[in-house]
Amino acid sequence: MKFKELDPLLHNQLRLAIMSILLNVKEAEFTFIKEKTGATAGNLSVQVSKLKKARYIEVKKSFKNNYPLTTCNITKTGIEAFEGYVNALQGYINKKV
Amino acid sequence: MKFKELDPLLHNQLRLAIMSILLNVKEAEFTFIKEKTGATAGNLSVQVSKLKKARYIEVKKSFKNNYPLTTCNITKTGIEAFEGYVNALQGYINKKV
DNA sequence: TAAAGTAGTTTATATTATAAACCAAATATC
DNA sequence: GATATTTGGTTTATAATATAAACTACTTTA
Repeated sequence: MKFKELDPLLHNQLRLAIMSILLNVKEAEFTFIKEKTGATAGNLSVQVSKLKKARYIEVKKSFKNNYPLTTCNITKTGIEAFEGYVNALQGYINKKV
Repeated sequence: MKFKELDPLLHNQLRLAIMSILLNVKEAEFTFIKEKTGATAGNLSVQVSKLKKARYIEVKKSFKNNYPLTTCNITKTGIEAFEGYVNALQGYINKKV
């Protein structure tokens, strides 16, 4: 049981960054996440969809100042998955006794 | 400067496991790493090659009991890359204040 | 000497990541 | 009041990556 599986959905730089952001705020706008991560809108859109499909996050679509507004928030499932991922990671990076 | 780049070479489950093992031993045999990681020989061969190409590890080929023997060890470059990777990871996973 | 085992490498395929192209509406410009 | 530009995205085509299957080469056993 040495090396635990690293959830492939979380083991991706951009998706991990998205989750990291959402862990620390109640909710975040698409454009905010885009700025914080430096991702392109296209890439972000795809990765947000994947996290949503897995129910790690929720995505709400509305309008602000007449413009479309996409807001994301992390779910309980997402938080647990993230914690599991971090826990699994420890097995890889905390060996240097 | 929020989210640091995660070295793509290390941000892979199998390669990270290989590096994790090699950090804790002077050297390790191919078959030992194969057992510890549960990887297929083919996959392991490919990933070892990539780490070698980046000079993160060194690969020595010899014979033991008439059979080919491949032995790996981590380099200074590899250790530093690993430490950099772990450091960058902190920025993603240690936000939950 | 044929079959099975050891220790790998090479390569073909499937999956994934990403950027480019696109869409739709709002606003600014001429 | 057309048209160009900006905002806020999505879709899709391509490039990159991961992985297993197939293969190589040699050894041992029966």
